[in-house]
Amino acid sequence: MHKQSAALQPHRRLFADRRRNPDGKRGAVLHTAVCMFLERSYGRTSMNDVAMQLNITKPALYHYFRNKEEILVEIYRLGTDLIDGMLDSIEADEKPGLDKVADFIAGYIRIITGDFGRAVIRLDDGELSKAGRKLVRGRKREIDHRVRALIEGGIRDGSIASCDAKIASFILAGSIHGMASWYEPAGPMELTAITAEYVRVLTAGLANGGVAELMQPASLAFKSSARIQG
Amino acid sequence: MHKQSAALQPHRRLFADRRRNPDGKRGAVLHTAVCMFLERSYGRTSMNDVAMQLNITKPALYHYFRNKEEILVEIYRLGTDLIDGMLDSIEADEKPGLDKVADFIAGYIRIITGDFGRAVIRLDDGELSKAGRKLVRGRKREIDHRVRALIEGGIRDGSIASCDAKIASFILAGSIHGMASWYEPAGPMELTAITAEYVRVLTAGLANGGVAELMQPASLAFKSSARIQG
Amino acid sequence: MHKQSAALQPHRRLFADRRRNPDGKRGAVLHTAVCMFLERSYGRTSMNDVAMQLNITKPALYHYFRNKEEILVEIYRLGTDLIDGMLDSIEADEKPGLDKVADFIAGYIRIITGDFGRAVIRLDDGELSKAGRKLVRGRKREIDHRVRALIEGGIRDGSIASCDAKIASFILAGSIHGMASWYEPAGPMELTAITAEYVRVLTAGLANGGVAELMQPASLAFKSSARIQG
Amino acid sequence: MHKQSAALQPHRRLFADRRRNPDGKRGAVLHTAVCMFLERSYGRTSMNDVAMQLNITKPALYHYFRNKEEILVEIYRLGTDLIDGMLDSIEADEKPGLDKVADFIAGYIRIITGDFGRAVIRLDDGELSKAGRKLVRGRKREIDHRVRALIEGGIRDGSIASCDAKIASFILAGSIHGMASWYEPAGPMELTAITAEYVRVLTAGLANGGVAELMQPASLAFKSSARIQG
DNA sequence: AATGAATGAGAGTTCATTCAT
DNA sequence: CATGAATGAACTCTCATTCAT
Repeated sequence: MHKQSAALQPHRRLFADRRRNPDGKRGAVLHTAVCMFLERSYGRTSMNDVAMQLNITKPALYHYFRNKEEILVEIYRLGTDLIDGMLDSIEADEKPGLDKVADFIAGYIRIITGDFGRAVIRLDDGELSKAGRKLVRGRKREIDHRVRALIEGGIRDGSIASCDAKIASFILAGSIHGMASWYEPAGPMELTAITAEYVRVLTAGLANGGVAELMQPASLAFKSSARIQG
Repeated sequence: MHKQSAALQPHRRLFADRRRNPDGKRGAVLHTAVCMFLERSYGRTSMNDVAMQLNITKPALYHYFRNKEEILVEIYRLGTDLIDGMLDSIEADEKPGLDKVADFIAGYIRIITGDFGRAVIRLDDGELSKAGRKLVRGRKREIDHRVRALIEGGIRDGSIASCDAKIASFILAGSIHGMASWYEPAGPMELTAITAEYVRVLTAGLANGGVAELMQPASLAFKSSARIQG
Repeated sequence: MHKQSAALQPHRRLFADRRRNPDGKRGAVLHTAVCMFLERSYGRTSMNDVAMQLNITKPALYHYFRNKEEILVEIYRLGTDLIDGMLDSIEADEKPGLDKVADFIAGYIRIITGDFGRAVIRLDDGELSKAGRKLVRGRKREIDHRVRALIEGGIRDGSIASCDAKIASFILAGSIHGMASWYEPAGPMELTAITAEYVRVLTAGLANGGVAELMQPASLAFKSSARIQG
Repeated sequence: MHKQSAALQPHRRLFADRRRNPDGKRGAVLHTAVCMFLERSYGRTSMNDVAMQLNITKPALYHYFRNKEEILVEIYRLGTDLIDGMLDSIEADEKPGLDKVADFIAGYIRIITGDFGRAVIRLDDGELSKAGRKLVRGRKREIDHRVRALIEGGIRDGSIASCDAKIASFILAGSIHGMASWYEPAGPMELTAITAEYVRVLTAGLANGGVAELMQPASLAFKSSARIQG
């Protein structure tokens, strides 16, 4: 019904062979599912849709996953694992906080422009059961705290200007999350160029000793916005 | 079954009095619907749910809206109208581009923390039919272009550092869109304080003559991130 | 697919009319369902089967009942209500315990040879959810206790020989429950004759000291039960 | 997932050793199946459940039985064989009919409190195909006729009061069938005491002219049944 | 002899939508 | 106008059974 990217074709062939390769097949289901969930959303993708894409029947999916939710939870798990791994390696580095933030921006963009990373951002965890939602939101919150800690470290070591770390981390993460919606590999701009631009603007916004301190454009801006609001 | 915010109660009264003007009733449906869609998502909110919340019957909804999609489209229309109006007034101002951007940040936050504004960001336009999707995405794209134009103006008048306006507008909008997900009026931080912080960080990131030019942390950061990527 | 007794035909006509008669239709669903559950068992009767029998579609059933289980629970409720009512009137009488037992035998047979009474005995309450099972089994246990109390009363007033009231009530109830399986109105023997035989044998088994032939408790009991039946 | 009686454990060991005779394995399947069918009903016990309980795979079951129904039919066969055997030995005795009835009561209780005997009573033969149902119901009817003949013999030899033998046999069998539902070995009352009570009440109900207390048919009957049990 | 994999058929349930009143 | 009733289509999930190995 819907045409799918050619990247999913290999999965069909995997299932054509009845020989055992359970892990491979499980992975094929996951990858097919995450692509379809991203394209059509979880709720509008039926198990039948996923099965048909893989050239198998619906009940065959239940060999690899207990139910539809388990597929979604597994996708979230893989995606958050990627992010956790990146944060692990950044935290292990010995660097000024601002540099770590720059590394985070680049690493986060790299992950979020991939299928499983994008899923963590774009898929609606409200579709999950209470238990699944708790699990997934816990992992998201943990990531958020680690990003905040990165910024707090930078404030302590002086590389980042004093600010509300919570808000700053929301700005940082939020602006990158946006990419999950608009970025396309086939787009006109190289990913490295995009990343460089993100790093430049966002580190400039956080860095210590910049215009923020000199010009105080914030209060200025906020006064003018007050006129709009009133 | 689902607890609803107290804000929804007045609408029940509106429908209790059948003599009221239909516009009021239509509006009541829209406001009830947008709240429920935000809480539970469009797909998981049935027409029955909306009707029950309003204390009317399901077919009564079909007096005011041809179908479920029309409700969603109308919500998008109201939300994007708010944003358009704000951009109109900003564009009418005679100010440096950076100040306009600051005004936009404040105005956008104000709208997006309201029900209809948040709906534009949070609701999934993939639920719409092809026609509805085209309409809504067109308006979103238009907004995006106007934000980009704001930044380009700032670059031209020298208040904003030379940068890729498209990327910058994505950073700007994306970071604010995040608020649609996490902001709660009952939260610990005043909206004005949050807004000030957003304005400060984001204008600092864009302003001309700041750290970006002095420290070049971007290239530095990006080199180190390259190690991670490899 | 299966031919159904002609008694169910009126229900079809009830639904043919779209005019309101919700209680009548709910009752029609219940009666149709109980007949089919008895014939084919609950588990092998699909909602579709019930709907088709009533000449409506499956989802229409969900106007009257939240789910399949609610139908079954309601059937149990109606059946146990009948039994409770009979026990109420027997307990209100002023009679020797043995006569009350005789009345119970007659009353229980009358109920259990009807559709809803038979359902209480024959349908498998293991099909119910935990909550439903608890409810139904509670009512069954209560009935059992009341029968036991009847026998204990007879032992106290001397009309029934000293015995284990629990076992005696199981024998009493169990022997009558059997009828739910084999009795057919179209059978060769009159229900009154069957009842008389049950009363005679079972009261003889319980009676204190006397010879069945001398005391004639059966006929005596049956006369009094006739009053209840009428 | 479901807790199973400890009695099922040995079967797992049987399958662990693949060298055992197939009869043993077949028997293990049957015993496991009958226990599960009694606990959860035939319809709610899947072949997977049975296989998992035995620690084998589903297709392995199809080595020993053509299909699920064959398991059920075999269970019925084993159960009815037990009853037939008991009736054989009672019919071979030279005794007054009432004593034979007493022996039957004791023997029937003994069988029906075992797994396969209980299955004959409790499992729903409506789950069987037409052919299987015909077979099983034939054997049940045959048993019924033999019980009826026992009573008719007692009427002829004067030990049982004149009555409708068909009804009397239903009362007899029905009251004992009830035990299949409520009896638990771990219950508060000894099986021998329960049996004695059943024999006393039921023979008193059937006995000719005598007073239960004078003739003591219960103790007499129970002594003779002891021979069968041992 | 025995397994992992796969399937066709069908279950209960939900929902947007439309009649008839 | 507004309602109760009804429907067709869809969805998730289960199960007995059978391949291919």
